[in-house]
Amino acid sequence: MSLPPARVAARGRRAARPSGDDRELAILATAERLLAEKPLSALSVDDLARGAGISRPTFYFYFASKDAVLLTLLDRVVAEADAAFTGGVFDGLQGGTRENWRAALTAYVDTFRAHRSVALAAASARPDNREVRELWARVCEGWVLRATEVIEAARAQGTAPDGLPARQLAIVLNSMNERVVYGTFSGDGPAIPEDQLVDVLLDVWLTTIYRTPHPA
Amino acid sequence: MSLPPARVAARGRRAARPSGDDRELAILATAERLLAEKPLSALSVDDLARGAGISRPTFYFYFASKDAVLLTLLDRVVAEADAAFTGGVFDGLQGGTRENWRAALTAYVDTFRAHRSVALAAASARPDNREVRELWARVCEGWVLRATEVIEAARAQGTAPDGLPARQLAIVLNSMNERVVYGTFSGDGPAIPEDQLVDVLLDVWLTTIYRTPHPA
DNA sequence: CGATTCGGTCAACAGTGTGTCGAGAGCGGG
DNA sequence: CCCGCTCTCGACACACTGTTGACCGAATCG
Repeated sequence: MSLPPARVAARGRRAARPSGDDRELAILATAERLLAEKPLSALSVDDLARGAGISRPTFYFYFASKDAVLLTLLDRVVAEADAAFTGGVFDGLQGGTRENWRAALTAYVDTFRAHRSVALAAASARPDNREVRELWARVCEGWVLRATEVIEAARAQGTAPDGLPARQLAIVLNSMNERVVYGTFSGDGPAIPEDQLVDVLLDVWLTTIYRTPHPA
Repeated sequence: MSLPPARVAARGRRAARPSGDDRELAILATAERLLAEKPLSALSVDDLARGAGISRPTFYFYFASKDAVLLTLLDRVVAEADAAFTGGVFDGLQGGTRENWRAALTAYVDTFRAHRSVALAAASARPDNREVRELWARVCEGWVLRATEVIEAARAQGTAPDGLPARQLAIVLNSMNERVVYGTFSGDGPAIPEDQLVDVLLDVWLTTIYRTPHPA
């Protein structure tokens, strides 16, 4: 799943000239850097512009708003996460062993870890930003679809017992991942220690799908 | 658990005079009403003030900011949720039957349903608002503690098998609840139909705790 | 019963941020 | 050489926030 329709639409009025491409990259880099220090809401367009060595109006030549920058950043991260997933581990009906699930969860957690500032910012922005919400929803839908397939395949084979409709189980497990990982990396509320994250999640996935933490 | 320390501190400089109490209530009511239409970020202090029939500066006599209003609203909802929980169902080591768990989950979902606008607004505000974050973290910690106790009791009795540390299991299940319920009520992304919410969550709780969806 | 105090109210101000407009600078190509 | 293009920014209009200071009316007290 490569998510071609996700390509950011509100990027800017740029056409094809080379020189100013650097500026665009500079803005993105500045945003990712500053996001590691403060939340997006505490960043002004001016901070982003100055950080990239341009004036505020020039910023608007490249991006329609702060949020558009975040969307572009998120788009990259999502593409990377998707590649990590698709790149081997977990395609189609292949998969379903403990190690397949572990690899998928590890890919998820690692991508989050590698880009926590972007991921955390995206999570904060999502409620107020339709585009971020839709992009994320699309990504989740992809993951849910894939998990649903594997669960159904395991049931057809008799490896997993019947239970909740596969899609519903996939949805709750995915939601759990999202919230638990967010909680661990944002550090508020009761959280799972970062180094045990994958194991804990894996245990719950396996138990609910196969009714035992150590499936065939 | 009654959370006495949660009492909102940033409420206003009011002392004890009667007449102006109505204004405070009017602001809160206006906020809850408007929140059903737009997110908090789209509401100005002026909207709140006009809605309550006062001027903007007067608003500041009662609340330090928009966010303080939300915090007060959330504080009420949380107190209610806590009462629903504590009010019978699920005290101390009592509990652990299917119906106990179901009642607890129903209380959770129903409180959310009854105040969705406040709950959704609080969820959006949490990343940027320390006080909301802390209040919510405190509440979650309470739920996690209680669930942990019940799980440990069941294990001690031999009703539930060993597995993940009880606290970690309680954390992930709680996180799952939060995210799934939020997803269902906010309507973005893949979601569980509202009328099946409790059943689906219950199934996962029981399966992970007792390793079967139909415990003793 | 005038003076004082205090809860409550708001017009006006200062500050910070956003997004836009219009006037250009620099450069390639006809 | 000038046209048109990308790219740049000073200056503006606007929205919203939070504060100040003057003011009103009603209790309270000497």
